Amino acid sequence: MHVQQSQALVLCHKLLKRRGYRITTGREAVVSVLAAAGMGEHLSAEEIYIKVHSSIPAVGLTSVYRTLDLLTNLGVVSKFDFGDGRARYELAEGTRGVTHHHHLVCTGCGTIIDYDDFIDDELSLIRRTEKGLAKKFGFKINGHVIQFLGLCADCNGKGGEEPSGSTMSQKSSD
Amino acid sequence: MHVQQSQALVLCHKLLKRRGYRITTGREAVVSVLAAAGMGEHLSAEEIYIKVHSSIPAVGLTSVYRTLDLLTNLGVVSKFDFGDGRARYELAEGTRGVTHHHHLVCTGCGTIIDYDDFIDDELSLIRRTEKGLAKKFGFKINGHVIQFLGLCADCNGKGGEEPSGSTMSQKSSD
DNA sequence: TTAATTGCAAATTTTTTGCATTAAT
DNA sequence: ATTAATGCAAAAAATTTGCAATTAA
Repeated sequence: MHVQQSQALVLCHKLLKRRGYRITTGREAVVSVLAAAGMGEHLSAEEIYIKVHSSIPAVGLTSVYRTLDLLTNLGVVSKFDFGDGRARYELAEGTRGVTHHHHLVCTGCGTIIDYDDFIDDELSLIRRTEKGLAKKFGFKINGHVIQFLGLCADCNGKGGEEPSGSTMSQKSSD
Repeated sequence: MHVQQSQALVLCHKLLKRRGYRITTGREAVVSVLAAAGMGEHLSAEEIYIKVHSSIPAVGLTSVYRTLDLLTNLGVVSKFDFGDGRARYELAEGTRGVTHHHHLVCTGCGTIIDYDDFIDDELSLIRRTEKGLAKKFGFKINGHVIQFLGLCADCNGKGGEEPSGSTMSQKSSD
């Protein structure tokens, strides 16, 4: 339960050092929060800030942003964008255990489901595609984003694609 | 060269009417711009606004946002988020021809490449996965986002993962 | 006519930046 | 002792909202 967390902690620690970055309280706190987060939690910068700040009040939001940016650039953190205005962060796959999952996003209410039921098939395809893309476009590929977008069961009842009658119901833009 | 454009135009026109929305100059202009855009252009709201505004100065940025939002909700426009702060919009697949493609994003310089070389394999997998997800989670799936993230050939030269020597080079966070 | 749609300006929200101070090495 | 890293406040950037005026139906 704690093994992976400290694993990630140590990994980041080492990486920062090796790259000449300083190990600061704030950086360690951010990594800790990310490592402690459940593997389905996609924390926004502010959410991370609140957690970090609550245990170490001296750490400000700006630093959280800067740390997340740094860690993302170093490849140990993944940044996601689900279409609502804020970015989400997570320890990258590989930084902790075998946390491989993809996302199912409800465009109605914003719910995000992490699924890992179908990724076995996906993974082999992804590897093949990555290889092909790397070769064709000269990219060094570090990750991928796979999201399926749709309406969850709850949201689905409210606004269908075709009107049954001619209710002329105006659907608000959000 | 123009067939698909008017196709999309007519399609949107019909859809709006059917759903009880009014056909306005601004909405038509937005659709036109989207339809005229090359299938690899991922236009931001402001870029769309500039194009729309230049031909019809009476249309403002706010309306462009509102129209894009509406069209996205109606499913004829796809909204993408590549991780830089702004959203990108495109006519949805199916709204024009068979524009099926996925994205290869350089996290270094922001370059986005649309590839469609490997999607034949991807598509069958996607369909299978969609079906599985729909069943398991009760979602009505409307689309997907598939992005591979990495460094393009240009950006790759600058900051490797492992330092060869011990140059202690500080890599800026952007 | 009449209610949806719009534009403008102001407000929100998220993220970034400048700079003096602090703290890791 | 150096100088990277930080916090704070202000700036910037993207998107949203209130409201009176406009315009498609």
